[in-house]
Amino acid sequence: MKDLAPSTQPARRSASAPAVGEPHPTITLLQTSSLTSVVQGELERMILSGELAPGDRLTEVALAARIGVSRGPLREAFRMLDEAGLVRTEKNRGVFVRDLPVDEAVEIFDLRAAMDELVARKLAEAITPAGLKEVRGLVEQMERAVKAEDADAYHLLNLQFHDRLVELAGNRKLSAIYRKLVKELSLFRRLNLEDARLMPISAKEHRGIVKAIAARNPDAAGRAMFKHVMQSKERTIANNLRRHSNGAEPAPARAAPRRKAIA
Amino acid sequence: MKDLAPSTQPARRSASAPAVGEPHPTITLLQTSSLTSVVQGELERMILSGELAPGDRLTEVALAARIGVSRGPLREAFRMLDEAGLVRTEKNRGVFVRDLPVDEAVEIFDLRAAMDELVARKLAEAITPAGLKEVRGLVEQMERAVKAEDADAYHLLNLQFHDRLVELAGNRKLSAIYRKLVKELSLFRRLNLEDARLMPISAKEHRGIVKAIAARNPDAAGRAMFKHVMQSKERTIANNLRRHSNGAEPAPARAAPRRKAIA
DNA sequence: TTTTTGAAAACTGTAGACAATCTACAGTCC
DNA sequence: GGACTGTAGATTGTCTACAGTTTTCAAAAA
Repeated sequence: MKDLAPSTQPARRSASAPAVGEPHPTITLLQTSSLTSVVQGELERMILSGELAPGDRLTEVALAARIGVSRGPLREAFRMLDEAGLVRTEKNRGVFVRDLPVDEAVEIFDLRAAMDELVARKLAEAITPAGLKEVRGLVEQMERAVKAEDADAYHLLNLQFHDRLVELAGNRKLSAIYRKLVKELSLFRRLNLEDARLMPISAKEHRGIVKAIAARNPDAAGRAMFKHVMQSKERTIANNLRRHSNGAEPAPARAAPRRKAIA
Repeated sequence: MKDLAPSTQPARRSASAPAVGEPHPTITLLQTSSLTSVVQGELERMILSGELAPGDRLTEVALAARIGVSRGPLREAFRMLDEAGLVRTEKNRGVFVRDLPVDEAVEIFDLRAAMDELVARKLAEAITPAGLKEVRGLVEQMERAVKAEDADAYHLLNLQFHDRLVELAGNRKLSAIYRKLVKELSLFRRLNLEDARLMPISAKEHRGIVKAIAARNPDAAGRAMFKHVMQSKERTIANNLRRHSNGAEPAPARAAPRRKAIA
């Protein structure tokens, strides 16, 4: 039990004096990361990978043992994830992986649309040739994924494409919030598998966005981006409704009514 | 020491059976709020009120004693505030009230502008007569504050005005993030006192925004709002630079350079 | 059979203790 | 005098223990 040490590289180095200004990697690791932060990252990974599914209850002792820490750091990590919206805490009952309701997913898409519009506008005004080249590369990769009908690869590239665009816009606060929103969106259960038939449409929209950015046309780029995200929303929700009406899931077993009827 | 019990009402009630469906207020309080959440709120209040100033170090034992809890809940509250961006944690050194640098304040203003534009657009499409009336009331109050040259009242009303607009837009996620951003912005030291001479300009912009919303013109409302926030940004930054160049503050005593030069 | 009740088990909330690390300051060597 | 080293105090990081609450489950009653 307790298979700790998440593959911390042995960090072999030349035996001579450690290069000045470049401290030993293990040192910096110990200086920066506390158990809490590691646990926080690990839990986030587990949740985003689906290892911990929405609705799952996270019992402290069990999880603590599984990760190899005591309850203290785990609880601190819980508070961070709660603030980030990835888990939900019920007093005296425990912590649960959050299950994003449809209406909230819609709200996040709307928000993303506004942010992405801002991003596209900014990029149309200020993207560098290097950035443009990089983004075009991603678009081409996505088009190859479409041809290969590789939905998984497309999904990842899609995330990377949008993330990179946001980052290139150069507003760190925006990037941070955007990433949080994307993480939260991944809690939307039915999101994961997109319909492969819709991939070419999405890919075409991406090309249009990049084209408008390259043309240095902020209005067109903003509009294209906004429309793209909104249509992406429609596609996702439609997907959701279709699956849901298929009755694949009996009922997500929503938390029991908290308070008993008194009389 | 340890003057605990933050005035929890003795909660006298009719000795007869507690009214059904209306549980005892103290009961629900105990059921929902843990020490951690209370501490989190209290710290937030202290920070936003300036009782704890940017750069201040938050020592665990001292603060814990001051609030009347042990270190555990306090540390958990720290993690939440850290995730929310109100404090900054340095491993093995402690927790500090965050000092928002100018560039980040600018980034937040830019973000707010985009969000507020979305808000204005939505409201122009969907605001209710009641909502419109309420907002107009706030504008009028602000105009009275301008006439009275009451900068404090204006500041509060301004916050309330924007907060209410965002809320009326009906996107809870947007509201939540918006509030977080506003809180974070209040860490920008020089923000607090606005120049009274600029108040009438700001007030006039508010009226223009509401007018465009009332006219059901999303484009105009969005543009007016975006412009307003951006000009508010300019005013704030200019204010900052002026004060700063006046040398009112010798130097914010930014945290010491963490790592010593090795050679 | 269904409902109720009561006690035990499991779990969370909080506090306190110990270990690791950092900071400050005095003493020593050049 | 200046730089370095070593020790003491303070503070954070982590763990363990205990108290309070919720949940479970079986036995008794309707």
